[in-house]
Amino acid sequence: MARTSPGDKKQRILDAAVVEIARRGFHLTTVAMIARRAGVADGTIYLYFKNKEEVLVSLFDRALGRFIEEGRDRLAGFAGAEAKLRDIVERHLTLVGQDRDLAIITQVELRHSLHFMEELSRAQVGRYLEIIAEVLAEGRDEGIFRAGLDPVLGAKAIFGILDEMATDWVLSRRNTRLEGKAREVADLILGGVARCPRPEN
Amino acid sequence: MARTSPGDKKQRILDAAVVEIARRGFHLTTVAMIARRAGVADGTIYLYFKNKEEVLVSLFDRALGRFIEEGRDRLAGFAGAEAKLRDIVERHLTLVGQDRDLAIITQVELRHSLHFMEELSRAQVGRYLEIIAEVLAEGRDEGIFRAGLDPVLGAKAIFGILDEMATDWVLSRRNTRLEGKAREVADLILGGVARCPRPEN
Amino acid sequence: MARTSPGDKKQRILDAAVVEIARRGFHLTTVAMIARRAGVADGTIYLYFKNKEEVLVSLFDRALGRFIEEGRDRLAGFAGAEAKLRDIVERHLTLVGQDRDLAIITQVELRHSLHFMEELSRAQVGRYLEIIAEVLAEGRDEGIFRAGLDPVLGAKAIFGILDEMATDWVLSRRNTRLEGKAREVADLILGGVARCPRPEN
Amino acid sequence: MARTSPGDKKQRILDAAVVEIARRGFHLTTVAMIARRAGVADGTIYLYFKNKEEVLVSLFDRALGRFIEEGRDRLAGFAGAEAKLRDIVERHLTLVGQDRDLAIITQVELRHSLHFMEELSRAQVGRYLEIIAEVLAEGRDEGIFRAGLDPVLGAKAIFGILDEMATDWVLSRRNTRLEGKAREVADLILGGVARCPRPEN
DNA sequence: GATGAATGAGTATTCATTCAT
DNA sequence: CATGAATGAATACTCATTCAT
Repeated sequence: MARTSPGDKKQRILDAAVVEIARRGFHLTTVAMIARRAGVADGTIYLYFKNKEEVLVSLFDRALGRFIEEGRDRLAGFAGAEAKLRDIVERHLTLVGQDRDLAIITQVELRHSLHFMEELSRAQVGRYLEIIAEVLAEGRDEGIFRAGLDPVLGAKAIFGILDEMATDWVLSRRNTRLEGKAREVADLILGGVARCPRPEN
Repeated sequence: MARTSPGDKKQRILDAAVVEIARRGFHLTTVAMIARRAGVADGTIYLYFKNKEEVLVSLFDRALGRFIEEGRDRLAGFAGAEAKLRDIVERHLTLVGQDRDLAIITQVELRHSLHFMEELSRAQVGRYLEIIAEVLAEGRDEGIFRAGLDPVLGAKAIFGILDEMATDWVLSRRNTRLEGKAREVADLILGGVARCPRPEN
Repeated sequence: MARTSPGDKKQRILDAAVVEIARRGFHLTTVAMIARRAGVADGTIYLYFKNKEEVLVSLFDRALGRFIEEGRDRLAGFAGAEAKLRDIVERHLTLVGQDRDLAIITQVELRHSLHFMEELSRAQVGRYLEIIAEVLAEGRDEGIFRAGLDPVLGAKAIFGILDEMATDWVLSRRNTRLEGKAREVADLILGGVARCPRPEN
Repeated sequence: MARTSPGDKKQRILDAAVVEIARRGFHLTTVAMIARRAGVADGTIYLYFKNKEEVLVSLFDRALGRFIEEGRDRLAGFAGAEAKLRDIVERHLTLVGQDRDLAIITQVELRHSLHFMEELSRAQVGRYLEIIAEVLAEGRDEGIFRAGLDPVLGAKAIFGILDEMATDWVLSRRNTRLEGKAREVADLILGGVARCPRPEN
């Protein structure tokens, strides 16, 4: 009778890492703490991860990977760029808002160093930005988004807004539901702050 | 003629810290490295700062403090919320874009830990968000911004966009000028991504 | 055949500490010096001891612990309080006189600070004083010691004499054998300095 | 108008040192702490003392020096070795018992290292032991002390008893008066623990 | 695969002491 | 004499990582 399958053990380590790192931060969390919570020996962690930092990276990859794959499929089901964009906003905020421990890690702990951020940027976030940019381009071509819109710049702006909302929610310890802001945020992204049409001046 | 005044020494330490920390990151930069570049003894740093972390905090305070004070005065000279908002965008991107070393620190190194970010958030960033929110409220009351606009949410969104632009610029090692995007970014903030007026659908 | 058992390693660290600390004193002895002589890594010491100071305490505990346990059994074999007292004197001086390095530690290095001495005093020395006091009470009840003798005060006085003899021997670098004084010291403790019976005056 | 005479300043430093070192121990007391309490600059201490350790030595010298000089004169006034011995006991305990801060220093802080103790031993304590030994020799020659008494050994024993009483008093935080034990201690020194004459056995 | 004892590199910080004023 | 800003040597301790079992 196998008590633990290998995959099980790897998941347990990641699950333990989320809790411990969210609680104390990456630098104050020791490998031994993660190992203890996961119920494995310190050395066992090195059978599944190259080093401590890779545990952190894997945490992010697991979360964002799921999010992106799932998101791509879902988007195909929506007709029209606006609906797609609204879905992106809602899913982003919902996902982050579901797991505060994970949110602490993605919004704070993951942004340790230049080296680290560059790595993340190149990896997953880039794919996410591309998806958003595609939606923007699609909307522009459909004529529902501005003709002069730069999809790449727009994607970064949208990501910046969503990221800031998430960080703000993590830092404020309030119990508001992050996804409650989805509609208003989407409206802002779509319509900007200015009145439309602008008053002639 | 005194070779060094006390203020001089403190500034030299901060200047040295920017360079060293930007180059290697906070954790890989030793106090000895900062001291050597500043031309002081290791112990001297502790005459001016409580510990290594306080050097990092002071770096940020010096930079953002200047920015906010200066900004408030400047804004008073602009008539109309739109002009003010455009000035905020331009100055934010210009400031960040002027000193890549400092930008690395504000966009990356400063975001070390939950504790750290909370501290920053409570302190200076909160004041910055308030200024933006005031401009948004002013514009809404003037009738040039949307009637239903939430100034606080809007301020966070704008900050998120600017912050993401800054981070993106730091991570991309390209030699583009960050402030070159100011106009386009401001347009996006003002008008959103959607065409205006929206096509009836 | 295991090269090192865990107990072995702990003992080796203690043995190394005696030599190094006796040679240079506690403060001038670094953890690295002890580790090197013990043939272990610096960090290994912290697997067995909480900190450097605990190594010193353990040294004392090991030595005095043995002495007290062994002594209690031995005393049971002696008939009469005088014989027991003479045995205490002889064993105390013999033990100290056997290992000059250990003696340096117990007579000098261990007396670092008020905190330290209080701790020692509460711990082992108190038990030793009790044993002596019991012997004095027994002798008093047997009628061979003075009727008015306060066993607790007497025990302290005796300990003071033995401790001073030990310290004096450590400080004088002569090669005299400390236990050679046992008989004379015991006579002094038993009979005091005054002639007996005192000349009427 | 001289606010402070040089001697004044040196005394103030020593007075400050007694308090600070008694409170925290020698190693945890910084030169800056002593300077602050004395109301002088850190560097000023080095005008009067070679280094921090010399402050500690001077403390002891000042105290024991006074004691010995005063004692020698006083002893001349007593007729008979027993009276002299009783006076030594009483004065030793009285002096220690008068100033707990100073007592902490002489009984605990001064016993730092082999080097330190050897220095003290050679210096003042040796003179004190000689005085006691002289009294013992005098008593022996007068016929009131045992004929076989070794004055040097006896002096050490007596010093050991007095020293242990003093240390015990420092470590027990009780408010007993140390000099209250003088008579009983002197009786013990004179008569030992055994009944006199001993019962034939 | 799993363990966990052992390793040893790595560094912030203190504080006695100096010396220019 | 006095100051106190500046110095810089010196070290206990942690913890990621390894590897013999």
